[in-house]
Amino acid sequence: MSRAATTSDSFNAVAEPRRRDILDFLAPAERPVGDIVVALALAQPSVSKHLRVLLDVGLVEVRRDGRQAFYRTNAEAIKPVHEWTSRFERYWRHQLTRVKERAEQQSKRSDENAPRGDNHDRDRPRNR
Amino acid sequence: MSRAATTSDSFNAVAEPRRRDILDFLAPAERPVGDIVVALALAQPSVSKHLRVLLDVGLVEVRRDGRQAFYRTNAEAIKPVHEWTSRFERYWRHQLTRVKERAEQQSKRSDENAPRGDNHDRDRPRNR
DNA sequence: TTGACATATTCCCATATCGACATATAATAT
DNA sequence: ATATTATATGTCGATATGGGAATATGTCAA
Repeated sequence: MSRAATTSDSFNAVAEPRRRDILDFLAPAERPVGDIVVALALAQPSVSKHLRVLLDVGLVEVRRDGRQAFYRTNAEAIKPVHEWTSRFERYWRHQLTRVKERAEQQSKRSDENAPRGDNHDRDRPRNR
Repeated sequence: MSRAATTSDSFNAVAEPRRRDILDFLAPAERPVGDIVVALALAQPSVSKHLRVLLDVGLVEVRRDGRQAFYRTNAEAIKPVHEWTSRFERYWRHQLTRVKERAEQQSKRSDENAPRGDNHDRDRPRNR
């Protein structure tokens, strides 16, 4: 074993930009594959493969009619992702107010050397 | 070229379960790497690498103090994901009510074929 | 049947990615 | 200086992935 799970969950399926595009496109109403190909300017096999992944994870559903396959987004399957991100809502609110406070303080004092608590240095010791 | 972008955006970074665990763990307060290793029972190099990815995408921030590196979640960077999923909120609400309606109708009628998942009515006749 | 059309699958290739292990770097203690 | 601690980076092996091209499957029409 060398690699973890994979495209077998919504998080991974949604990590692919084209797949998000497809989900966006299919959200308002079901569409045949050909429409996706045209609308997103993708190769047909590519679309079929993405749809396959989305279908396996339950992010889309199909209805077959003759030679056409109508796909549509199953929004329910996006909920887990939404819910996970929601846990952080309170934090980005806190962070916003903190940033605001700092900005205000900075406009009064023209000082630096932040003593503690908020000291981000995005460093990266590049090679040797 | 064979593969698309990659771990260069929040969506991909967050697709990895361990990285979500790390973000959960670091959300309430900053922590040194060692704490993550212990708390999540992961190999230290593994944690460092995940943190590297998260740092590159801006999902975490570091504060260095002596030989320790204190990481914390930057919730702001999760917002894009949250916002993307939010677009579907209205749809899963609709779907819920629709599912409800169908359930009610089913108790009266007796439905028929459903190829893979479910049946949909919400479309308009496609060209033919 | 043959043929056109719509979609799905297979194969190949180049690259990404994760885990494990080893090793490097940096800071501090002795 | 040497050892120890805390983190970071590099390498390797196994596998996953997406795109392109070719081909397969399925459906309808003449």
